[in-house]
Amino acid sequence: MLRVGRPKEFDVDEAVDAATQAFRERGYEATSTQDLCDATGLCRSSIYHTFGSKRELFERSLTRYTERQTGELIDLLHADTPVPERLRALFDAIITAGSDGCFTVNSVVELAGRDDELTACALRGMASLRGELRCAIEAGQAAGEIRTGSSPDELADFVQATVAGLQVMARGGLDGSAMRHAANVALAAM
Amino acid sequence: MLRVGRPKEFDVDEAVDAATQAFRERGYEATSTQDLCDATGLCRSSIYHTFGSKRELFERSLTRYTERQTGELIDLLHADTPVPERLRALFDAIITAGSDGCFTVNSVVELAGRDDELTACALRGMASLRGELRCAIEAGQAAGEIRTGSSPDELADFVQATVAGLQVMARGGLDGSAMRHAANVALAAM
DNA sequence: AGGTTTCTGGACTGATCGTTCTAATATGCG
DNA sequence: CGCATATTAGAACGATCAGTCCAGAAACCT
Repeated sequence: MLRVGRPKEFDVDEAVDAATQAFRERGYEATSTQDLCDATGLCRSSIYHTFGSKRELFERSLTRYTERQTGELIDLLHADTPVPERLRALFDAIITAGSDGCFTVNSVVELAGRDDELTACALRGMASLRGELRCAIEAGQAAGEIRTGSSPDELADFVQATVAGLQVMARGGLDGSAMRHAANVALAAM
Repeated sequence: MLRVGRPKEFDVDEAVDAATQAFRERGYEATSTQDLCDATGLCRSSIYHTFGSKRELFERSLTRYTERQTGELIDLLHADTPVPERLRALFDAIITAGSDGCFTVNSVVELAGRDDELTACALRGMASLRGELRCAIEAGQAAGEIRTGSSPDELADFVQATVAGLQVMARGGLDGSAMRHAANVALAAM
């Protein structure tokens, strides 16, 4: 596509990332368009020209964050180590991630029941992680690294719940030891 | 205390409960004062005379809900049954509770980092449940009903994470079987 | 260079936000 | 009854909200 006219003075992805940070800290409703201007360094017109609306920018932020974040976690599940070690690495990544919590989980909690499309967007990310979990767990069972009697589906749902719980704890600012405890027990269970 | 003048035409606790329902569904920011008028059936002046501000009403709603909700869960932990059965009952209560999620958890996720006082209010409720969990788990270990090697503290943190995870899943509208799976595995782990 | 297109900054919009005010109403007490 | 006190309904408040508009600036294309 041929581009004509004045070029943008900013990088769109960088702007999305800056907006993501603001949305992740404050949530959708509490982040004003002015906050987004401050976070991105852009003026209102640039934001509206580029993204259309606050909601669309949020959707882009959520999609980009979710894809990147679940992608990183899924990469950990594809490591060439025993499956329990991969799960340990996944928990560690969440525990280490800091106190803003997970933008995806935060968005589900804030928007469920009020914006089905955005909620579905976040849930898709969680579902894809769950799919990879199931896959890894199944492989772990086949390799004898996971000896629990539960089915891969049950275990995947269990790990997903643990992950979500850890992310709530992170958001709540609970100290790392509580999260490490929870992860240790969850791993010992499998 | 002597009361003089025109009496209130409404029950304060009922109004708080109605407000709680609205806050629980939509969250703090997305619930307008008009929403609160609609939910409670009161006019703005009555709300402001009685509660002072939207934030104070939220605080009362959150406190009341959290005390009642954690109280109900704690009651389940005091039952006269084997400890694993009590934990099962606790998970069941959460799974059955419906799709608005837990107002306490929702509030932590929405307000963490933006309103320390309200966040602390919600976290206190979670901490008191955790204390009772620890207590019950310790008793269960003493009775030989819980044979896991992990300490009561570790197990309490683990159950707390599972509970939070289940509540996120409930809020996200995930089907009950996923939550039941997670609860089953968590129980089998202990 | 000149015309066209795009982007930017900031003023501006109507709507809605949380909150306050005013007046009228309803009660308890003397 | 009549004064003091509380509660009510709804209008009104300034602030802020998401979003628009316009005029100037900056680039590409011929």
